[in-house]
Amino acid sequence: MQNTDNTGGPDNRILFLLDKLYARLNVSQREAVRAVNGPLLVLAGAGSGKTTVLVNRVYHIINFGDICEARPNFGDPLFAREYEKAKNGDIPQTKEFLKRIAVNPANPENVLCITFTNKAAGEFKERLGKMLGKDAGGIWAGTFHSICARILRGHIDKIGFSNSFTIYDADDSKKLISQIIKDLNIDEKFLPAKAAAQAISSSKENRVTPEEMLTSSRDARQTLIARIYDEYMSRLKKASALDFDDIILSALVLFESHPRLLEYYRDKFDYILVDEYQDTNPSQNDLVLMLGKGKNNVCVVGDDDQSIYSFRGATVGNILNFDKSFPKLKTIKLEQNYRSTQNILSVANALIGNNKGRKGKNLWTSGGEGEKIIARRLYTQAEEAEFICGEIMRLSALGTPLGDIAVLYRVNAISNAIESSFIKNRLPYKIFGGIRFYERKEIKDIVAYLSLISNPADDIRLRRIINTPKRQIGEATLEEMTAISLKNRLPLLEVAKNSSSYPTLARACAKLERFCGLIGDLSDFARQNTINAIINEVITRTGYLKMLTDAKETDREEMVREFISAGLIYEESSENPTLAGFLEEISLVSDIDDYDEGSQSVSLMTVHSAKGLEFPVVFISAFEEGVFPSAMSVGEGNLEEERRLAYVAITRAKKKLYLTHTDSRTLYGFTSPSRPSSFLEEIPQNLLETYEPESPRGRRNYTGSPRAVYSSSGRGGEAYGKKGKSAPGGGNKYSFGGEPPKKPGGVDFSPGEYVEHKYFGKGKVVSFEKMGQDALIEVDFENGQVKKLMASFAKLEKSKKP
DNA sequence: TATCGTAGTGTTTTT
DNA sequence: CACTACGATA
Repeated sequence: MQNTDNTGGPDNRILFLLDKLYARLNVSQREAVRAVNGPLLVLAGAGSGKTTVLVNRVYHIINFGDICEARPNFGDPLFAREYEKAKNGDIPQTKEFLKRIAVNPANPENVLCITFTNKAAGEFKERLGKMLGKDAGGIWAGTFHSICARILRGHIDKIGFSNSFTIYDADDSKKLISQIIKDLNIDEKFLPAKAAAQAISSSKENRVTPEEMLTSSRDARQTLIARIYDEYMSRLKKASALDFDDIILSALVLFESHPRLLEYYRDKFDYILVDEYQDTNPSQNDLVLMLGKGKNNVCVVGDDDQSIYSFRGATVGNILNFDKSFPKLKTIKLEQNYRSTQNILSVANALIGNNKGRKGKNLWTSGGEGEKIIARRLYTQAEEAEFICGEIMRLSALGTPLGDIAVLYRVNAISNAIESSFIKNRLPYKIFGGIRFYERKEIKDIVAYLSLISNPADDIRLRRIINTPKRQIGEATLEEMTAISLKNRLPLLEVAKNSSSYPTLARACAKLERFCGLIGDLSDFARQNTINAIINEVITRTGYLKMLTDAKETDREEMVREFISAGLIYEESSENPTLAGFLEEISLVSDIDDYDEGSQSVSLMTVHSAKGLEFPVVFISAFEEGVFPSAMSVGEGNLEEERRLAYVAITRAKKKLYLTHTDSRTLYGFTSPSRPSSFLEEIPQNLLETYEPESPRGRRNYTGSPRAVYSSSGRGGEAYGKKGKSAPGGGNKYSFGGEPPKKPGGVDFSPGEYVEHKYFGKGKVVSFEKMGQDALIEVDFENGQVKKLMASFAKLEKSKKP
């Protein structure tokens, strides 16, 4: 016998040391860390510590390589002695010993880690940094888009784009498509730009070319879309612009047309790791296969039960059929959960068990059962919101930090009702989602100037800002310029530059030349100044800041200042800051306002945005048929995805979970009766604590009109949440507190009076209109906002003239 | 050309 | 309800 068995499995002594090193991981996690050789699929349930696995795996790859294949000579007495020392020694000693017998440990720059979000990439890099020190810096870690962009920056000229290409976001590409529809004389009513954009994006996600789309087209509309798609691609190329889908597609095209380049990257990346694989679309899957097929050391991590982005082209098939691409695929399930109570997990397991297309997992925890899940029915959404706030105040009083609590909903529209209760109760909250920083008009405008400076062929950005601020360059002029640009195959900026030579532009000539002069000056300026200086120059020279100041757009001004500091941060954090680099970063980084764990406020967000997060206390609101599951998805036969979404929502909760639903729901201005989500019936009733409103429905007046909550203005917090108050006209239906009676007499104002509001400050009453028991009051606040408020809600205090 | 008023239209959205 | 996108006016 040799010193090891010859079955090809790892040596037991090495395993012993690895177990010691990874003592904090469970058996499956350890297996997933050390199985570095060959393709691996890790099915990681929610809260199963998959990031820990990924980080440790990279650590393992870089330090020990494929150490499980090591066959060191334990027969050598000297070596055996060292092994004994490591076996009985401390962790650093163990590590040193293992490093000595490592098998082909990888260089950091030969490891590729792909995530979906910048946030995940950032977290990943941070944890790698802690574990690996300086080695972490060399690793290629980033999102699909940033990795591809990095490759494309060096090589996209090989397929006819400039290496300093521009990235278009969804808004830009929709504008371009809209322009094409106009230019092709298509009626937007027949084919809205949005629909075309959607169809084109979906084709790109599935790697369908315009030609393929045209040949497979079955109706006039489809043919039209194919033509638009074709034209769209050629215009993007002319502008040297890529949309989000193109960033992936172009990498594929590049590799397919340049096999030696592909070979280079295949050779470079010894190990590939991909997180959240259930969210990949076919293009991204192809990219992983393309790069991974050389060495086959591909590890993909994901959870088929958490696939919730099919509407964006993601397909669970990529994870379910991964073994078709890699027949020797090894699969490891991580089912032990370190996040939630067993009750929460059982609810999640029961629900997701009703889905058919899945690999099948059963989450469990070694922690306790925990509390039951609270299912609460309420009559109206106002009461639902009050219930949620009441519970939050109760928990808060018992010591739960507000930052530990989240309210989740299926659609953003639900947040309104909940938000108003938070305001009313003066509970600090933060709404996530909605308009993101880089999608704000003013930010996009400044970015458009910067883009045009760095890429003069960017017609879409030129269109955006040529008349912002107003330069008397109107629709007619732009139309004429477009015609010339199409005829002579020139970018719009070139047309503007030569406007004197086109008779049709004679009238606008001076204005156009002035605009070109401005862009030219800014380009010159940009060549020899810092990002910060460039941004400042842009906002002053273009008159943009003045425009905001003159219009008293203080909010927007503030956003522009925020943008200036974003530029500064980029400059300070980047080793080689360039304008193009800054523009790329802001195209690929969607939000600067991320979820902050230390925040002392309740988080309100959609279930989609909550993915990857966890909270000790979670409320899932509007758990109603038609909302969750959404009526649209049910109609399209996507019930399984809705169920996965509910599964994601439930598994966010660590300790306490509430499911609330109402009898009536107002959405998009229409109020309709609602019934509990069918998902509620799929949950074992013994895990639920169900609360019904105590008083029968007819006894109360559910007009939905807001009721007074504070009888006196001023100090907050005392009026709601105290026990024992009866609701008007009925018994106390909450076990958590009722509504105090209102005093209509306390809210009486007349126009011209000065008032003070807790949040908005001082202001002057513009109008006052009685509405039943309440009144609608319009106030012009000193901060420039004019607000219409329900007098009883507003908690206004009379004030002296400022 | 700019602005104002109204008709239309609404999931989810890591990049 | 709330927001945008477009068409009629000044």
